[in-house]
Amino acid sequence: MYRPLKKSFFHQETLLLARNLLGKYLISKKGSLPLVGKIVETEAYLQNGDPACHAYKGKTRRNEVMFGPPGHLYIYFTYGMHFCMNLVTEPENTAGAVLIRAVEPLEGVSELIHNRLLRSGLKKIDNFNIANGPAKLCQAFNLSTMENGLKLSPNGVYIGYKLNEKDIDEKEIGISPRIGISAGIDLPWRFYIKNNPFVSKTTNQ
DNA sequence: ATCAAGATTACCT
DNA sequence: GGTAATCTTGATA
Repeated sequence: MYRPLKKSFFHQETLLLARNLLGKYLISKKGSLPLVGKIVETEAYLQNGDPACHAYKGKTRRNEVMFGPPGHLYIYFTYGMHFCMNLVTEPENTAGAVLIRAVEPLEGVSELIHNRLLRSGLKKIDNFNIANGPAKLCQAFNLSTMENGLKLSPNGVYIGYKLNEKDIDEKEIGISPRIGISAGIDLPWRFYIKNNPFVSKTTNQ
């Protein structure tokens, strides 16, 4: 049903990949049943010329995965309590990543809700509050630094597409500055599906 | 050794 | 609209 995207898909230029990931599917087969969400919001981060990128000042223990080959997960811990998931881009020794900010829950929804309830302490989670933010997404899909550096795999976590499904039309894509950063706020490197109720913020739509 | 910042979220008025 | 929670990381001494 969801075919894994080939390795070459992740060799696209980072900004293009961030845009082309919209409408593709985040799939995790780590648990007993598959968890699937449609990617509706992404952000691009680049080593060169981007002060918001973790790799802007060079390689460190934390960001070294970004300097590795594309098609791996870069997951980091932040604010003392949250994780964010990226896909590594750019050839080896050059750092780049696409942050997955939001997905539309499609399969394994009750499990996704269960995971969110467990980790957020909330009493109730509606469908629009499952994965409409990078840290919420990691809670729902049970992703943490345990998976940092993990290679995408059809048996674990991967990005898929549906056969015969058309790419998102250019007109349906919104572009804006990235959210939650204090440097590089002028760069319009956030991409989202317009009018999709599962994006993290409803502004700029 | 110390310290400020952080690709966020939930809760408050 | 504002801010507490919570702790790893990277920078500076």
